[in-house]
Amino acid sequence: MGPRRSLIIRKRAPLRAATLADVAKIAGVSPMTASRALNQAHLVATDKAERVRAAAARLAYVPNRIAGGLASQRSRLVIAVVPGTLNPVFADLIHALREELLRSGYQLFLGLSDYDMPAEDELVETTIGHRPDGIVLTGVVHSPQLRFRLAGARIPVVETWDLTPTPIDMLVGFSNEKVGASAAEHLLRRGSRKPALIVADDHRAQARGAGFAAAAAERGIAIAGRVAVRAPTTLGMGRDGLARLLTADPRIDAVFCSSDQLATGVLFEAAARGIRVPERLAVMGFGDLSGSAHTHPSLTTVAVDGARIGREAARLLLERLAAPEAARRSRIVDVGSRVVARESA
Amino acid sequence: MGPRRSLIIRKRAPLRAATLADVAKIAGVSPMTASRALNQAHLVATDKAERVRAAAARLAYVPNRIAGGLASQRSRLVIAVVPGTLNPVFADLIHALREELLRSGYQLFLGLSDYDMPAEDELVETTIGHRPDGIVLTGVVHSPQLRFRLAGARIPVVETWDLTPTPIDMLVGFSNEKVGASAAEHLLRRGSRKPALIVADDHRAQARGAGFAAAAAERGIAIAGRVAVRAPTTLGMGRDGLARLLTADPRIDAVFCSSDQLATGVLFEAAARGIRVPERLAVMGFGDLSGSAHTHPSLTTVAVDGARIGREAARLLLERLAAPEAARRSRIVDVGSRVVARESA
DNA sequence: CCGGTCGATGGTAGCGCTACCAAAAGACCA
DNA sequence: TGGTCTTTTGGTAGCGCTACCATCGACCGG
Repeated sequence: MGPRRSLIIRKRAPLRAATLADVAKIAGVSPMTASRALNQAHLVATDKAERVRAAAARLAYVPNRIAGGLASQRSRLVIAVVPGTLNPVFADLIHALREELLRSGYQLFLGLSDYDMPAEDELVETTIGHRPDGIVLTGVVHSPQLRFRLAGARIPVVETWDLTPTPIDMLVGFSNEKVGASAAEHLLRRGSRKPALIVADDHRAQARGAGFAAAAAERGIAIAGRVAVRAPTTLGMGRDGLARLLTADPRIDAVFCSSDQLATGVLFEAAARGIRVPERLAVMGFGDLSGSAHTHPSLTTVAVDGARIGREAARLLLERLAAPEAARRSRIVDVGSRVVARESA
Repeated sequence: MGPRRSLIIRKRAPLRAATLADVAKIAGVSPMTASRALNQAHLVATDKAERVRAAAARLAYVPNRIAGGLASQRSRLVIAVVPGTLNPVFADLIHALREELLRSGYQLFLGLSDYDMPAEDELVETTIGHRPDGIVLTGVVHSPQLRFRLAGARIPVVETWDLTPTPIDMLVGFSNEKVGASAAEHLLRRGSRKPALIVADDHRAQARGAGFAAAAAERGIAIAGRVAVRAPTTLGMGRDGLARLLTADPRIDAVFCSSDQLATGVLFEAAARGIRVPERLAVMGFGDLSGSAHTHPSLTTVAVDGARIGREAARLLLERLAAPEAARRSRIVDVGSRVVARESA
């Protein structure tokens, strides 16, 4: 037994939060019964369960999930790792993921990674350290060291928002190359002969840019201008990007941006310069943000069903959690993407 | 001792993640020494520390922070609760908070709350359950039950993004009423006589709207139109909002929106209708989002230094963590807000 | 009226790690 | 060389909770 804190001091201001033992003592039952009353009430006589609940309420008792998780080896917690500055593109994914997990009694926490690798490594380490029942990653993991750690942790992992033939475990995503390719297709079919790119410097945006260039080249069209910007992207970068593209070559007739934020900026810059969109300049983005349908002109973009990714990720995770043994075959889901043709292209 | 798993099976595919005991055994030291080698390397002979590190790397060992936290009663973790759908207004706050905490060796996790109360209660319960070293709340807590729980948990709490005379513990925020009031002041000084409002239905947005109306009334000006929208706000709601305001009263001469997203939507709707901004219609928003300086016309808005809130919140938390005893006086920091006058008003 | 069964309850033994203390091994001095 | 001080190491005892098993009446049919 450790030292008992003086009852006099404890009276008004307990130094430590209440524990299950405190609750049990007040309710006049054993800790075991108190635990059951709170978690599996049907196994306990109703009057005792009631007394336990009352005692818990009186003490402002909140179960220590750290201890519970350690004892039961299940945390009922899923941690999602999302890049950087709360990028709204992921909003639907996270929202749907959270919804589905909640429905099955799992909580979701988010870890924010920077766009740079070392910090991401550290974050994933911490994430594993908390031994969640599942991990959802936004983006696939490239660092071999991290993949090793993640695989060694024996925690179900879902990578999202990208496709790769070799996921660590499970994968729900789409091809960023195809996003770029279908944008190129759309723009060229509408008659563009001098398309330009504004692309952020993260992996996935780069892949979209590469996909665009490849598809254009296949049709004998060269990229007429290219601006690289730093992730995360902003509207201002889009404005500035168009300005720079026009300085380099005023005859470009279309711009594909790696995000809708950039594209919206391009729209504003075009408006400020009196450049008619889409007649003189076609503009496309990626992400189909909540606002993109309501810009003026409304933005043509490549949409991904983020909510579906979230739902599928949750489904894979929950299935695995329900039947861990059935899980050796790795699962890959491609949700695809589609061009949403609106006014700007 | 529990049952030992067959060595034959363990060989290639360990069923459980490696533990500190595994590492210690391989390195040929006691678990205690292994623990020190990993956490306080200076207390251990260099050769042994090296052996431990090598063993850890070989086993893809990631320390179980759940167990460590339980044993040491410190998790080196802060959990921030943010409302709903990754609203970019909070991006700066979260980013700065994370940065500061990281600098001191604390990790940050995010819990997403819905805009509705019951779900928020549950989330805060879970959050407390994980016994973080600190909790940062975006918005003040109103539910008395939750306040009781939070106070009982003996975890340092920082409420943010709002002011109240009675915080649970610490508070860093600004007055949403004043935000509205200074917007009103700005608009009226510029000559508006028929200002209108587009305001979301969450607490804080409501407070901004109320502040606006009160300040206008004080100057003898009545609100000429008012549209309520559901949080979280989007550009589309802004467009739609202006349309509805104009239908009700075409002579309104200014619009104050409870967010920059809404205001940007208003800008687009005005552009689509050929309404000149700010000559015919002045537009103001709130939040000074990263894009707001680059709309066309650029958006006049009320800015809050989100990064400063994050930094102050981190500072308060870290001070408390460093000297828990010195903490009985509760601390309140008001970071204020300011009008950023650009082209739209 | 007794063995068998079942639901309710309690006791025990950890989960994986670290705080704390004791012991051992060097380092150093007279 | 013996003693003192300082490192370095290991053992023990939990952190707060739950899995698991033992126990104990109550209740059943025979």
